[in-house]
Amino acid sequence: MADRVAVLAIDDIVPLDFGIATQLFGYPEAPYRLAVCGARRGTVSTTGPYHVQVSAGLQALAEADTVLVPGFEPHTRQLPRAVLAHLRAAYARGCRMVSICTGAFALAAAGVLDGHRATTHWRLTSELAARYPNATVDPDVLYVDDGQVLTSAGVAAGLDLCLHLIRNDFGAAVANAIARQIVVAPYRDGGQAQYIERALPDDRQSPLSATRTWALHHLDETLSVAELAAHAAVSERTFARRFVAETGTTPQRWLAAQRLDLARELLERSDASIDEIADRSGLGSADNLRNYFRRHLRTSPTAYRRAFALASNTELDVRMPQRTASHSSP
DNA sequence: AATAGGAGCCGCCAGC
DNA sequence: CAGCTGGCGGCTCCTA
Repeated sequence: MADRVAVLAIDDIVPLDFGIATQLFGYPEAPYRLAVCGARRGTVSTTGPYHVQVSAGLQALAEADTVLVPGFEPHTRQLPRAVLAHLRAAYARGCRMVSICTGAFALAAAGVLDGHRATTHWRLTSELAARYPNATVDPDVLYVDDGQVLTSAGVAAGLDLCLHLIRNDFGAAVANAIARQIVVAPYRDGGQAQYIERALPDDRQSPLSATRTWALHHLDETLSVAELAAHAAVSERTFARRFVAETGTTPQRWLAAQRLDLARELLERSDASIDEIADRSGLGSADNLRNYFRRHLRTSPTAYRRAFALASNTELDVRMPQRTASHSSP
């Protein structure tokens, strides 16, 4: 478990990126050991009207299992040699490297993105690709999980990536509980293409949101695009087109993601058999469920349950994050 | 593990 | 004319 997280606060850090990282890794239900560090101890400026104080220097990067770089401005500027060297060293050590928004440019400058798939804020994806041709930039996703290197798109997509990390480290139930606590959708499996032309779609106003909600309550049934379109009272073609526009993903892929998530929660929270979970999540057969787990999570349902099973009857009620604990505290 | 049938997806186009 | 709709054909992917 890569639970020692070091958040690197580069000067003129984007407050929201920084806040997302430090808040999401501060919940006791997902007990990371969080450290916040800067190029040096002391004051780090933000792009907002205030500063942050960091008690750790770059050494914290050498003690981390996960290094997270929030966005900073301007993203074009040269970063201190020592910062790049420490990022490079952490990467070479096998450390998990994570960025939010323009933080990807710091990872790229350190050579960490070479040979990896990555993303960044939609306005800067082509620039990232041009400046770092050895990275494969995907402009259409909220985040990219390329194993050791994970990058997220603009600002709020950092929420999605952090929840993704929590989901992988502590399970779907914990991640979903934290998502509920901070009042965001637990799982947006979408590209960022949808956000280029317009602001964040308000789910309550999206024409198809009622159909999605309905589908979520009927995941155990076979749901064809024809049925979904009928529920939304439009043709299949129009339904498919609007669905992609609203969610950034296709109906069938969206359904598969929701079903997988439900199966994960059932594995964690119940002792139902694999067959029963396959049935209740709408993934059909145990065979199919195993296929999904192998393909998307690189593990088996039983191994997943063993790793994440909650103590029986545990009621997850996530509270406010604890004070930041440094690596060195007991 | 390989395969076949079917559903899903998407580009294209015509119509409103 | 622009913009949305929805039917069609063919390619792709999933599942049994």
